Amino acid sequence: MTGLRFVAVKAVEPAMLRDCSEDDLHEQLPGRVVLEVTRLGKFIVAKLDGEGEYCLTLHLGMTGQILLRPGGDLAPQRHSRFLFILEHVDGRQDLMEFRDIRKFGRLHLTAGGPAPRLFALGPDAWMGDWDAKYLEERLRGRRAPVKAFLLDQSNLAGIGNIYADETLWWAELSPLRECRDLDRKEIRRLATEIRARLGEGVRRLGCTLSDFVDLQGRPGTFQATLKVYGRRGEECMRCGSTITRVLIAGRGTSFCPGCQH
DNA sequence: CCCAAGTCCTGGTTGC
DNA sequence: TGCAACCAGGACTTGG
Repeated sequence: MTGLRFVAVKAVEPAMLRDCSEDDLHEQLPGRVVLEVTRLGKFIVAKLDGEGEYCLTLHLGMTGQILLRPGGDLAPQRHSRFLFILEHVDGRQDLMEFRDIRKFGRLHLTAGGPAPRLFALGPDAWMGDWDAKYLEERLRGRRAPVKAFLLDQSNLAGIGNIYADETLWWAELSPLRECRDLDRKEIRRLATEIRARLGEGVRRLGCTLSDFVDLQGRPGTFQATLKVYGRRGEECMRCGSTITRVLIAGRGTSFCPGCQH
């Protein structure tokens, strides 16, 4: 998106807007050029040129997708939530579509910097500046299960349900363990595996269980590496025990009771 | 009927 | 006892 100019925008599902009105979006976005695109956790932030330090912030929720195709118009398709026409320096135009089956995605337009939500996030789980010491401080005293800790974006930003379960399998930790009971060695394993699993996910261009695709519509391949997620009732690849499933923090949680302690 | 890639809000609990 | 901080669970939404 960097260097492209917003020409037009259509809010098919304005209820997914945050921090601005539909009118703000139509009045402020067209004409602005994307200066740079950054990311913190699951939020994508496009910094815009012109007056007011405007930022367009995206969150894909569970089933959101950003798709890019040449040309096109603002005619919505099934599950189109926002449509944008973007212009290259040479005048060529692309259509950027924010699709989302379940409408859990969000689009923020803010003046004076990124959406306020971003300031409540912890450091980026994959690329951020944090270490085992940081985890140790954040885990201290908490009674919540470590799985809930991983999903809480104010600790580390970017870990979702699949990566949380996979991380815990690799770290040989039960998702039910209380945060305050983890020792130094276990916290070190956790820190290592968080970065390793997310790194593998990025290298494999994401996890496609049913919907996820990249900008050009291609699926990822992280799903081929899954050790516990979605494998309830199957054999653990490390110890042969049966993968079980519990509910933690309202989320389905798969783990191996044989080798995750 | 069950389950699902996420986050926000509410109300109850814990512990300093 | 007071009061944050903490934590679990429901709501939201569409589809397989």
